[in-house]
Amino acid sequence: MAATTFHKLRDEIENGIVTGTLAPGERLDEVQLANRFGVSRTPIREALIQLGAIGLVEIRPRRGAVVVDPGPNRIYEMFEVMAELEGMAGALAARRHAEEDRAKLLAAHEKCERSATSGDTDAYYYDNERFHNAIYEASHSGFLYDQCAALHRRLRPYRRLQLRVRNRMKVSFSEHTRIVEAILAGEAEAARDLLRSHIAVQGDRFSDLIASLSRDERKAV
Amino acid sequence: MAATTFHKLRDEIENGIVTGTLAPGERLDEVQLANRFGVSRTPIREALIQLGAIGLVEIRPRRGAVVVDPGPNRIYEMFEVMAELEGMAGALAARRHAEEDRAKLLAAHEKCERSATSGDTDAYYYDNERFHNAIYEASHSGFLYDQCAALHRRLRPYRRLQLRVRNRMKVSFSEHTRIVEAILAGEAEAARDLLRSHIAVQGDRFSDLIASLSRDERKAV
DNA sequence: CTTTCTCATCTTGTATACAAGAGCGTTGAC
DNA sequence: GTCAACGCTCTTGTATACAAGATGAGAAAG
Repeated sequence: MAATTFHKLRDEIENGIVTGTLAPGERLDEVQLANRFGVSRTPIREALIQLGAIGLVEIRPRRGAVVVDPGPNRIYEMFEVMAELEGMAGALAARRHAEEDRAKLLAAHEKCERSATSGDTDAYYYDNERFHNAIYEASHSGFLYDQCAALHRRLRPYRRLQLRVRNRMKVSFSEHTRIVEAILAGEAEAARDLLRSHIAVQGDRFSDLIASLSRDERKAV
Repeated sequence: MAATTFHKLRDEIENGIVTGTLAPGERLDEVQLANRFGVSRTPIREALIQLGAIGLVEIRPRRGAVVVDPGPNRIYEMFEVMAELEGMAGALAARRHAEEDRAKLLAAHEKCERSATSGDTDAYYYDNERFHNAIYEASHSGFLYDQCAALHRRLRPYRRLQLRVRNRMKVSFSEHTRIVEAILAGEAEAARDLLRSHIAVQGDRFSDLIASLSRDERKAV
C-alpha cells in the first residue's frame, strides 16, 4: 500500500507520535530523523509536511517541526466532536443500513463479545475499532466515514488508556449491544443518543484520568 | 503570515482549485507548475503534498497529482456533516457564549443585514463567513472551530453559487436572525436545529442546482 | 554586573542532479 | 491482422548542494 519512502516514513513517524515514542512538544530535527531512517532530508520533510497538515505536528516556518501537544482541554474538545460525529453516523446508519451492513455490524459486535468475555483488552481494542468502522460504513456517507476514521485515529492513544480502567471494557460492550439494537431497529435518534454518550463517557473518563495523573504528579514532586 | 515559498504556493494552488481555474480531475504536473510560478519542483511538491493531506488533490504514488473531483454526492455528504457541526457549534455557543462573543455575533449579524438589504451578494458572502466564524468562536471549542472553519473553506465554491439563487440572501439573513436569538437566549437545542436546517438547505439547494445543471447539459447535448 | 549588539554556526528552505518506475509506441511473432 | 513483449521517454521520487534566516554566544558599552 505504501509504495514510496515518504509514505512509509509518514506512517512511521505518525506511529511514533501516537505510541508516545516521540513525546508531545518534542523537536523533530530533519537531519536527525534522516540519519535515523537512513534517508535524505527530502522524504522526511515531505512526511513532516503531511503530518503538519493533519495536525499531528506543528511546523513553524524556518524554525522546525515539533510534535503537537494538544493538552487535556483540546483532547476533551476532540472527544466532544467525535461524540457528535459518531452520533450522526449512528443516526444515518439506523436510517440507511443495508443487509450487508447489518451482517458486518453483527459480526463485529460478536467479535467484541468474545474479546470482552475473555478479558483481552488488546483484542477488544482492535475489535472495537472494527465495530465503530462498521457503523461509519453503514452510514453510507463516504465523507463522514473519512472524518470519523481520521478523528478516531487521532484519539487512539487516549482511548487506549481507558480500556485499562476498571470494568470499562464490559460496560463498553453492553453499550454496544444497545447501540446495535437501535441501529438495526432503525431508531435513528436513539442510536444517536446512545453513541453520543458512549463516546462522551470516554471524554469524561479521560478528564478523570488527567485529573488523577496531575494529582499523582503533584504528589511525586 | 505565509513566510515561505511553499506556503504561498499552497494558498495559490488551493485558490486555483477553489475558484475553478484548476478544474476537478485536472492533472497537476510538477514541472509545469514550477515553470508557471518560477520556482523549482521542491516547493511545488511540498505544496501538493499538503493539499493532498487536506483532501483537495489526490496524490497517486509515482503517477502524479490530480485535482480531486468530489462529485455531487460527496459534496452533499460534506454539507450534511457541515450542518451537524454547525448545529453543534450553535448549541455550544448558546450554552457557553461570553459577553464579548455576544458583541461579536451581533456586530457580524448587523453587517450581514446591511449587505443583505443593499443586495450586495459579494459583500454578503464575506459577512456571512464572519457571522458563522463568530458562532464557531462562541462555542469556545478550539478544535470545533478548526474543523468548522476547514470544512466551511472547502465548501466555499459551492456555497458561493447559492447566493445567486433567487431570494436566497434575504432568506438566509432572516434565518440568521432567529439563530442569533436562540444563541443569545441560551436555547441550545433550538440553535442547533436552526443552524442544522440553515446549512442543510444549502445542501438541498446544491442538489437542485446540480439537477438543473445536468438537465441543461443533457439539453445542450 | 547587566544589557545589547554583532557575528558565527546551525537549521531550514530551495534548487539542481540523479535514480527509478510508469506509460506508450514500436516491432516482432503467431 | 492482432496481440504481446521490449525498450524508449517522460514523470515522479530521492539525494545532494547551495542559500538564507534563526539561534546563541561572546564582546563591548553603559
